[in-house]
Amino acid sequence: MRRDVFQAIADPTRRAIISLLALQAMTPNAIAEHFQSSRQAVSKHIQILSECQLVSQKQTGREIYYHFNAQKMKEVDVWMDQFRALWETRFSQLDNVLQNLKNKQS
Amino acid sequence: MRRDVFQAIADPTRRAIISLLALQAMTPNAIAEHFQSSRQAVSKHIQILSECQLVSQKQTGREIYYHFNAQKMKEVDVWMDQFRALWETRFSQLDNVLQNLKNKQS
DNA sequence: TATATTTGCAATCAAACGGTTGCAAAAAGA
DNA sequence: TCTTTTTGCAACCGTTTGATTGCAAATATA
Repeated sequence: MRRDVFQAIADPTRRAIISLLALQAMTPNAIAEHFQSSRQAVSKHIQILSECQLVSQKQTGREIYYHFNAQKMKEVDVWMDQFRALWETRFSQLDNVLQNLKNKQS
Repeated sequence: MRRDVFQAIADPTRRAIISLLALQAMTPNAIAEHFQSSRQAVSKHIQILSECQLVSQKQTGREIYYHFNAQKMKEVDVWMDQFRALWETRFSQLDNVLQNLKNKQS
């Protein structure tokens, strides 16, 4: 059972849950109201998000508020650092120049 | 069959393939040499990367060179924009201040 | 032309995924 | 106390995933 951030954000429902929790901490029931699938299905998604520490829980009475952990999401950003230079405008333009030179050669 | 960038980068082997191709375009055989699994398994990963346009192919004779498409990866970066403010130092410090105030109250 | 190399496609299989229903535990309210 | 609400856990089920093996097509080489 793989449980990393990349696998967690692969599912569109989980991405939607994350976007919700980034705005405001919420209970499972409140989250589930935003989706068509059952509360248990949503709860399973929350569990997966918990296991990879994208969300943390804070219990108050019988309600559990789930909080988004932005620091964990940063891991994705760090991985993408290796590509960031490739899509920046300056480098893309250089790439075009090189491509044009290559085309003229052949 | 979902075929989006998020699902594509969920698999660690595919992430490794992407990192390889970001440095240099390569043939399936050359890519497969970097992994323990079979050439066909790697080829299937390449196919998935192709379907979501993270890589493009350029055939020369019987060899096919696969190129990384950084623009497509940018889609992940765009999605992460909504969280970026949350992990920036200035906001984290503000968060700490608020947390301290809250702790003093209770 | 005959052989070797490179690649994609099809069939198969165990494991994981995403969903459902049912149920039990704990807290809140009548 | 009895009932309702909120939640997690377990069992189950069809589909998808990631891997394997075998084979055919196309190109390069002897």
